[in-house]
Amino acid sequence: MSKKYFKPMSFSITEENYIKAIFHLQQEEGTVSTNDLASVLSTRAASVTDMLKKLKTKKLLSYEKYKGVRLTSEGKKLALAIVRKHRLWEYFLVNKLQFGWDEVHEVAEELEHITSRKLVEKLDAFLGFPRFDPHGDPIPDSHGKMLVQQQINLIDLPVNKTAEVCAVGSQSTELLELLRHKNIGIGTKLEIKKKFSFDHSIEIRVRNQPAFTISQQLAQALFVKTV
Amino acid sequence: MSKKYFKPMSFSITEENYIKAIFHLQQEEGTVSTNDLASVLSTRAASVTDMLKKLKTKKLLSYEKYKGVRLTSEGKKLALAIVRKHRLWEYFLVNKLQFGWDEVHEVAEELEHITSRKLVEKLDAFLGFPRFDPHGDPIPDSHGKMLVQQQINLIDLPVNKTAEVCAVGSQSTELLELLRHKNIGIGTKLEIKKKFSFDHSIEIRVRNQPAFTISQQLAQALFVKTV
DNA sequence: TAATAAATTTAGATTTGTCTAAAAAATATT
DNA sequence: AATATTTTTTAGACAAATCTAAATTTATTA
Ligand SMILES: [Mn+2]
Ligand SMILES: [Mn+2]
Ligand SMILES: [Mn+2]
Ligand SMILES: [Mn+2]
Repeated sequence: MSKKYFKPMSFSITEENYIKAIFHLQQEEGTVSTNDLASVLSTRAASVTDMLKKLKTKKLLSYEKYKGVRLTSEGKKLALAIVRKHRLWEYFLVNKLQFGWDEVHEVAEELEHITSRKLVEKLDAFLGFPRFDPHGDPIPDSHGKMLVQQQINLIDLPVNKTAEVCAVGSQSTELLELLRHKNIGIGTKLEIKKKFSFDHSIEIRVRNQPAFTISQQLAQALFVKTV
Repeated sequence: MSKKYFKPMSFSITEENYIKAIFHLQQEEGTVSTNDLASVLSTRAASVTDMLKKLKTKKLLSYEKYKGVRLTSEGKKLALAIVRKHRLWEYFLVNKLQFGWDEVHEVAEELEHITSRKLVEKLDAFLGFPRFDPHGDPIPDSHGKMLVQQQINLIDLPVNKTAEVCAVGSQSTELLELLRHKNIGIGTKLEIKKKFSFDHSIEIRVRNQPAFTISQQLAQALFVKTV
């Protein structure tokens, strides 16, 4: 009886970047548009159309002209494998190599395409099987499963309820620079002392330090879990 | 007064692989032939010619039709940076992730193309600034300098003189498999008990274990330094 | 519903890296 | 020196990924 051998299909870095981008976009809207993809990948709609046709023949996504695109389960599997690598490497860079959490994204963007399966598993073990990356995003395990943290937007946290920052809503240098300056990071415990309805700014207190005010925009970029 | 900004030219993975291959080949013969390059890069002579023309315009090498090729100092600098990354990653894989020394070459072949300067320097520090990779090859420092170990071929070691294995002459799986079976690695201390002129095999003794014989081919693939 | 605007796809080029087959140059052999 | 062999280069083509400009489809608005 002969076992069937699946040739472990491999994909170009470009193809992987498309798959990952579709994966992230379809978290929000179920189906992803050509223009949105072109925008996040910094390319042109025409190029996206070409690539979608190709990825369709590789059975990574379902696509009909003018109807947008969704990943197949094969495509999701690939996306999760890339996300897993991306976040494991970010964890490595911050926790082993002492990178700042705002410096790791670009590097991980390259490292996520290293193909060795064994490398990923050994790296995971070396890091102690972390479940969240330095930005608070969950790291898929080797089967593609990831924990969903029940997190709420800081703006929705009730006054005087202690909570812990567990994720950020963006990874822009600008946001991370601001957080560094205010000394807020993943794991920071805080509570809201007052909400101002005029500009929706909020006054928060971290540990036993004096309270200070943060803007609506900043509060919306922070996710917390109550503790 | 305006400082001159050098755009940090960047090169494709293919270009980097060419530069590294030329670097290694020109260690032996001063100038490198089109055919030799085609052979080590598993490509065709015609492709090599095309690439040499391109790399010449990028000033990484000097090349005249039919005359072979040499790296410029720019080219050497790039080659050393790639070799540095390759060997640092190999060290990481073996000493931090518990890879076998015969499993790391392929993975390092990919990792050596990750571009972040900061990553290399932080990795180097994390590893404790190692000077030799798991195969005994020297790791260039951040300025491209590397230690030259005064090493001799095992076949030339005098009888009864204790020496330490410090490098292997090839990284073929076959060789590394044999070494693993015989329990010989970088750092193994041994001495020659007898040389047989019939087939140039030699009898060696490792530590206090019983002596055993190794072939001429194996002896020639091992480099030692006397201790 | 008809006209207009926006999103998407096609057509046709371009760049990079590769290939085969044929021509040209350098070496080796008689 | 003439011939044969090997090495290297050129010529022409191809696949991947991209682009601009034009055509087409879908969505919006009057
Ligand atoms: Mn990427
Ligand atoms: Mn992250
Ligand atoms: Mn390589
Ligand atoms: Mn090595």
